[in-house]
Amino acid sequence: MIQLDATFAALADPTRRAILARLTEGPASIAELTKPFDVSQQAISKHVAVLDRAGLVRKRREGRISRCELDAAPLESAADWIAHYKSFWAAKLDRLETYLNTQAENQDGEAS
Amino acid sequence: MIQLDATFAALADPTRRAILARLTEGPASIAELTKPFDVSQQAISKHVAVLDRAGLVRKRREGRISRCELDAAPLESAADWIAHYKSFWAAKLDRLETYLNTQAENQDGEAS
DNA sequence: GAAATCCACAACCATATGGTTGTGATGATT
DNA sequence: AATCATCACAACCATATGGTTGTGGATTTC
Repeated sequence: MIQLDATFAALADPTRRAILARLTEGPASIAELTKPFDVSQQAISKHVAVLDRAGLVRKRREGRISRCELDAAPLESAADWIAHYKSFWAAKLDRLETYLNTQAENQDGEAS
Repeated sequence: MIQLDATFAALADPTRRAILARLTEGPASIAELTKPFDVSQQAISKHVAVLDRAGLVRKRREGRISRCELDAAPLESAADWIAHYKSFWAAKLDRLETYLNTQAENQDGEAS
């Protein structure tokens, strides 16, 4: 799905993840979002545009400032997708356990 | 975190997600992974290399073939990161509900 | 009205990405 | 020994990405 592409791609950048983290504390302007970083306002503006296109941020012009607000909804599909694989990192531990048990049984008076 | 960067970046490509989906059915060679797609073997080899670098696939040379196996472990950190935002898409619904309730109260005996 | 603030458009640059083709190494098959 | 199958390295191409600077349009603010 194209939506997942955009979501994961948006999350792949640490600056963008930091922007999202900041927005969990409430809406912010581009200028406010720029402050913590050592990059230009334009760079942050581009990052926010990426997040906006991915649907993770809603940007609204209020007079001279751009009010950026978090919208975590697209993360739900991403989480759903990842959740499908949950059993596989659990299963890995299961297999390890089974293997160890097998080893224990095999060594119970018998060599393999 | 660099690990998250690699994980999310790896997941941002639909071909790579399809490869991971295929690997949930068990290990596969590069040739097997290539079959379903309309791209070259080299392209898939590159994709698998990306997944390997991200730690999502373990590739092992067995004679002439490369045995590729899923390792879903890095997805756990990704899921954890996303989970932090879970409350924010719930909160959004809460706010909507609150808003609707407020509207209902205001419109108590008044039409809109 | 003038000045300052906030923002995004455009052009540019370096590098990364996803794909191709060509090719050669290495392992299996006959 | 010869051939086939499997894979990855290299070079290349087009496009995307993340950053910069320059600039100009709006909107406050003085």
